[in-house]
Amino acid sequence: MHLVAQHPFAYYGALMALEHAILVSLAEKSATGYDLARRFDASIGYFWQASHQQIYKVLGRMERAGWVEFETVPQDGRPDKKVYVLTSAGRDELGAWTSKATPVEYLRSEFAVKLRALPFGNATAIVEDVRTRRRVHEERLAYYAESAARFYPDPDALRPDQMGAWLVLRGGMLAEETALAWCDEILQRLAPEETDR
Amino acid sequence: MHLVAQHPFAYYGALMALEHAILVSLAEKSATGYDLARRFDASIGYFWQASHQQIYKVLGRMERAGWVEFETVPQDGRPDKKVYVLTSAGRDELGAWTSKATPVEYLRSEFAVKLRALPFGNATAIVEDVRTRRRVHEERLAYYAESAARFYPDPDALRPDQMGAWLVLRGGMLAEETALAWCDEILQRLAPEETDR
DNA sequence: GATCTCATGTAATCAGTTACATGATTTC
DNA sequence: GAAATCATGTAACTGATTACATGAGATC
Repeated sequence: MHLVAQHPFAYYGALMALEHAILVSLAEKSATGYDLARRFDASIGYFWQASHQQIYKVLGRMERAGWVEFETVPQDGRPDKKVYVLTSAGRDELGAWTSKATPVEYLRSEFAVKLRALPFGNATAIVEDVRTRRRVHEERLAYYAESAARFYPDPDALRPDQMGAWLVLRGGMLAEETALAWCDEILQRLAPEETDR
Repeated sequence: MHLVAQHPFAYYGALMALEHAILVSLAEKSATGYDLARRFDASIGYFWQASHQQIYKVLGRMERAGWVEFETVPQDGRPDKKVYVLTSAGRDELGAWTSKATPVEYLRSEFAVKLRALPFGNATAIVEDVRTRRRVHEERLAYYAESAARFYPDPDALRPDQMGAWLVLRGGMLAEETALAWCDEILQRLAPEETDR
């Protein structure tokens, strides 16, 4: 199953965080740009996405800043790998970053804009859109719940190094539950006759 | 109180939506770029922000596309106003946009990245950050609840044209409640001794 | 024969931010 | 006298997207 985590609320505001996402990922395990791109397709990528193009660009910048180093690993039949490793300067930067408060990001939701367009637009299409979104959030929630059950069967007995990832997963589950609840509220107001599903 | 709505989850992905946010805003009421910027500081701005610079840029683009027109209103002692009005092409575009599904946006949370950095960073600072964020979400929730009580005292007797705005406000409240709940879960795991507040 | 995986990038474009610019009127 | 409000923008920059490029090996 190839799911990408999403949410009814878009925000942005805190830019420049890709560097730090990569630092975290490399702190967990050294990797090539290609590896990172795949990790950003899953795990970390549920809450932070990046294309391989962007990752290569940022890795170059980080290397020039001295946060990472790479070792070229020749391969046969395929292009050489560049395996990136955190430097101590990179580890320092991670420490400094976690010591500063993260600004609470701006909420941004295109869907919310669309809801406000209700009196001026195609109401039936909007209701249909809500139903579609509801299904997507349902799937995602199921996927997160499954991951949680598989990787963290006993949340009260987590190893300290698993705590962060668990809490992130919990955040994703809470967000999806909320998104679902919101869809239900909307449907109840806009299409009350069909209280199905 | 000058609050800007925010959320622990940043997303983005669906770009180019500022045009549609402006279309909705102008459909509600004709306005100058300056007016729009102020509206984006409040109401719609709780869920969609834009600077005046960006708004002027986009208004120019929309005017060239024929979605809006403006009338220059001279004033004394201040610069002339350009009052923008939706054209029928603009109204068509709004209709077309609401007829298409909005892609479910990507979740993006810098704070989630920071949680994953727990084993490699300053854990006490991260806990302090969570407490700060908790307070922010608490304030916002209170602010939304107050707005809801003032503008929509009886949610079961809404006029049809108020429905969209009400549902958006509800989304904001749900999001803030969830953000709060997440902060509490995090604090319970990372600083269980102080189950204060 | 087509598509997928591995592995690296460059180039063009775009939405949005930050900084800069102007100038009268009103409020503290 | 300083700051805020009204009202419009331009310029430089940046994070990120989309499109383009290459090339071998493995799977369908």
